Amino acid sequence: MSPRTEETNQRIREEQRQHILHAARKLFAHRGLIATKMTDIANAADVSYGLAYHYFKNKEEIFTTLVERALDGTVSIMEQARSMPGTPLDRITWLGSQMLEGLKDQPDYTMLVLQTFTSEAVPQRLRERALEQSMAFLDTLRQLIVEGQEAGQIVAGNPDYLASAFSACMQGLAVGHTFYGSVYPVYPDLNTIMHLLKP
Amino acid sequence: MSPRTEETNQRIREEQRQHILHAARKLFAHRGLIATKMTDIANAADVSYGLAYHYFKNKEEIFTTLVERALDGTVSIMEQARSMPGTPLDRITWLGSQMLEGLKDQPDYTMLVLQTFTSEAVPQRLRERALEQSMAFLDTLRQLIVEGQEAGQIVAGNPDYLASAFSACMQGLAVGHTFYGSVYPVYPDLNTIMHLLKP
Amino acid sequence: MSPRTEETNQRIREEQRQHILHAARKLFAHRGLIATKMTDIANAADVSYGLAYHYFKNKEEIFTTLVERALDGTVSIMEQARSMPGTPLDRITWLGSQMLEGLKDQPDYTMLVLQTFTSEAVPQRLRERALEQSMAFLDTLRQLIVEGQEAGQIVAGNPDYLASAFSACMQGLAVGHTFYGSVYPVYPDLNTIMHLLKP
Amino acid sequence: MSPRTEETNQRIREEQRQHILHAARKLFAHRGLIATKMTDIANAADVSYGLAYHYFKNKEEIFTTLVERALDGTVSIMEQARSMPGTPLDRITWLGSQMLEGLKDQPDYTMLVLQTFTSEAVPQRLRERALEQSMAFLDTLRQLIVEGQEAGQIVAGNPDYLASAFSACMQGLAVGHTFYGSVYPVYPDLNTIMHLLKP
DNA sequence: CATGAATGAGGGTTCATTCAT
DNA sequence: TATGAATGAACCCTCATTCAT
Repeated sequence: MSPRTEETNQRIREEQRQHILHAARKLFAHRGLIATKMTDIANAADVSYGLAYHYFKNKEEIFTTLVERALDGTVSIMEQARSMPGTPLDRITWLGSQMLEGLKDQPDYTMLVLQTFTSEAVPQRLRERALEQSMAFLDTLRQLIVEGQEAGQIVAGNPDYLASAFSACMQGLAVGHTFYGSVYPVYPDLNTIMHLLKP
Repeated sequence: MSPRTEETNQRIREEQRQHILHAARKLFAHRGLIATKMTDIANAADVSYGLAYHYFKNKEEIFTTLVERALDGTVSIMEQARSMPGTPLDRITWLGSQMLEGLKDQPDYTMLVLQTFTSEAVPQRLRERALEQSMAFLDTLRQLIVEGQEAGQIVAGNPDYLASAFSACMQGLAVGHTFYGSVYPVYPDLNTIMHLLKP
Repeated sequence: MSPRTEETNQRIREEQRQHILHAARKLFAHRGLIATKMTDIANAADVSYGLAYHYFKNKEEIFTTLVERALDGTVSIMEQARSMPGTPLDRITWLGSQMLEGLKDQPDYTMLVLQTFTSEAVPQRLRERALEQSMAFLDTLRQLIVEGQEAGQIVAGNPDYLASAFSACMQGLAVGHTFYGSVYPVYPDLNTIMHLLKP
Repeated sequence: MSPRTEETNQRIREEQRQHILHAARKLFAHRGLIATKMTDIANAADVSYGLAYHYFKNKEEIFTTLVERALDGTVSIMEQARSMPGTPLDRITWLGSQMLEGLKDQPDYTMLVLQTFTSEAVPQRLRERALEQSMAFLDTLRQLIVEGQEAGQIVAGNPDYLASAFSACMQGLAVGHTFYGSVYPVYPDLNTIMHLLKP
C-alpha cells in the first residue's frame, strides 16, 4: 500500500535527522544559538531550510537536542568515574583521558554546553540542567581529588582550587581548539594536565 | 546662550562614552556581538538608544573599541613579561599573576576576545588581530617556558603542551567565571595553577 | 496484473473525491480559504495530503468546486420559485422553506459563499459569479414580494427593504448556526420568519 | 531635556495607534485575522509595517484591541436597554435602532466579532468572551420579548425563535453590507425589521 | 546633547505544491 | 492509487539605524 516502505522512510528520517544535527553542531558550537541561522544549518547539511522544519519543530529544538546529547555524555562519564574500581588516581586519570579524548574528537559538544549560558533564547529548563550538570561534575571531581589526597596520590591543597583548575584547563582546551584549533592545533597530552594534580 | 562650557561638554562626552562602553562590555561578553541588542546596551547604560549613536557610529564600533582595549591590555602584559628582569620562573609567575588578577577583576575582557571568533559579523581585521595576538601570547609563553626549562625551573616536557595547558587553564577560568561564577565562585590561587609548570 | 477492475477504480476515485470535498466543506466554511490548510483537509478526510493533489489540482480547486456546487443549488431553487405555479405567497413560502431547510441541513454551503468574498485568494471569476447570484437572488425575491403586495398577500412597504431584511435573516441564521450553533442550537420556524412579510 | 515634549509624543502615539486600528478594522472585518497581512494593515494606514510593531506587540494584539472595543460597545447598549425606562416595546425599539445605526455606521465591528469565531489563531480567551457576549445578548433580547409578549406588545410565539430571528436579521445585515454593500447598498428601515415582532 | 518615532533589511517559520517511490 | 520527503515563496516579527525635533 505504501509506496516507499515504512522501513525505508524510517531510515531516511533517521539519517536526515542525524545529518542535520551533525551540521548544526559545528555551527552552534562556533556561533551560538542566535547567531546561527537556519539557512546556515540547512546549507551546511545540504538540504533546503524547509526540510529542517520537517524534522525539527524549530531552531531551538535542534539546539536542545544537541545539548542534551552532550549533557548525557558527561553524565555517563561522571557516573562511570564515580563507580569504577581502582585507586582514586586511576579513576581521575581515566576521567581525564575520557575528557581529553572527547575534546579531541568533538570539542563541539563542550562548546555547546557553554553556548547554553550565552543566550536568553535558550530555554530556561535547559540552562538549568546544564548548570546543574556542570556543578555536579565539579563536585564529582572534587570528591575524587579529596579521596586522592587522603591516599596520598594527589597533591595537597584546597580541593576546590584543584578541581576548578583542572576543569578550567579542559574547558579552555575545548574553547581554544574550537576557535584557533586550525591555526594552533596543539593538544597537550594527559600527562601534562595530570601534572596539575600530582604531588 | 550655552549654559555649559565647552570643557563641561568634553567631560560629559567622555563620561557617557565610558558609561556606554562599560554597559556594553558585560553584555557582549555574555551574549556575543549579534545577540546583544543596541536597546539592551542603551538600557543597561541608562540612556536612550538614539544617544548611543551620538557616541558610536554603530554597534560594531562599540564592540571593536572594547576588543581592542582588551587586546592592548594583553599586548602590554606580554611585552612587560618578555622584557622584565628576573629569572624565567619569576617572569612566568608575574605573567600568571597578572592574568589571574585580570580574570578576577574583569573576566569580561577575556570573553570579549573569544566572542571575536564566534561571529561573521565581526570585522575580519579585528578577528585577525585577535588571532595574531593569541598566537603571539602562546609564543611568548612557550619561549619563557623553554628558558625556564633550561634554567631547570620548569618541568621537563613538550613546551607547546605546557604553554597550551597553562593558557587553556586561564582561558577556562574566564569562561567559567563568566558563566557560572555566580553559582560557583571559586578561583584557584596562582600556586595551584603554577604547579602545572613546576618540576 | 491489476487486481482492481477499471470500474472499481472509477468508484474509488469518485468516493475519495466526495470524501475530500466533504471534509473540506466544514473547514472552509469555518475558517475560510486561506486559513484552511491542505494538511487540515487531508487529516479530516483521513488521507495523505499528497493524495488530495491526485484528485484536485490545488486548494483553490477544492474551494471552487464546493462554492460552485453551493451556487448551483441556489440557482436551482431560485428558478423553481420563479416558475412554479401557485400564488406569490405560496411561492415565497416555498422558497423560504427550502432555504431554511438548506440552512439546517448544511449551513456550511451558505458560509462558503460568504467566504468567497473574504479573500483575494479566491479567483475573481468565482467571486463575481457569487456576487451575481446573490444579486439575482435578491432580485427574484423582490419580484415575488412585489407580486405578493399586488395580490395583497405581502405587507405594504419598500420591497427592497423587505427583500433585504428577509434575506439578511436567512444569512444571519447560517452564520449564527455555523459559529454558535453548538452553544445556542435554536432555529426559528418558518412562520416566525414569514411574519416579517405578512400584512 | 526632552527634544520633543513628552506631551507631543503622547499625542503622536495616540494618533498613530488610532490610525492603525482604523485601517486594520476594515481589513480584519473583510478578511479575518489570518488572511489579513501586517503589510496590508501598514499600507492601509500608510505607515511602515515596522511602525505597527512599535505600537502593537503583534497582529493578534491589534485584532484583540478591536474586538474588545466592539464587545464593550455591545455590552453598553445591552445594559442600557435592560435598565432604561419605558414599555418593553419602547426598549426593544430603542435597542433595534441602536443596532441598526451601529450597523450602518460601522458594520465592521459586527463582522469583527464574527471573525473571532473563524480562526484558531484568535486567543481562546477572546473567543470565549465573544461567545458569552453573544449569548448574553440573545438572553437580554429574549427577556425583553417575553416582557413585551406579557404586555401584549409583541407577537405571540416561541420567544427563542423571535430573538433568534431578530438577531439573525441584524447579523445578516452586517454581513451583507460588508460584502455586497457597495453593490447593493440597501438598508431596510427599522419598521421593516420590527415588523418581525409586532402582533 | 538627547529622545524616541519611523523605516526596512534580514531571519524564523509556515505551508502549498512537487515528485520519487 | 497512495505516501510523505523535499522545496521555496511568502509572511510574521526583530532590531540596527536614521532623523526630526
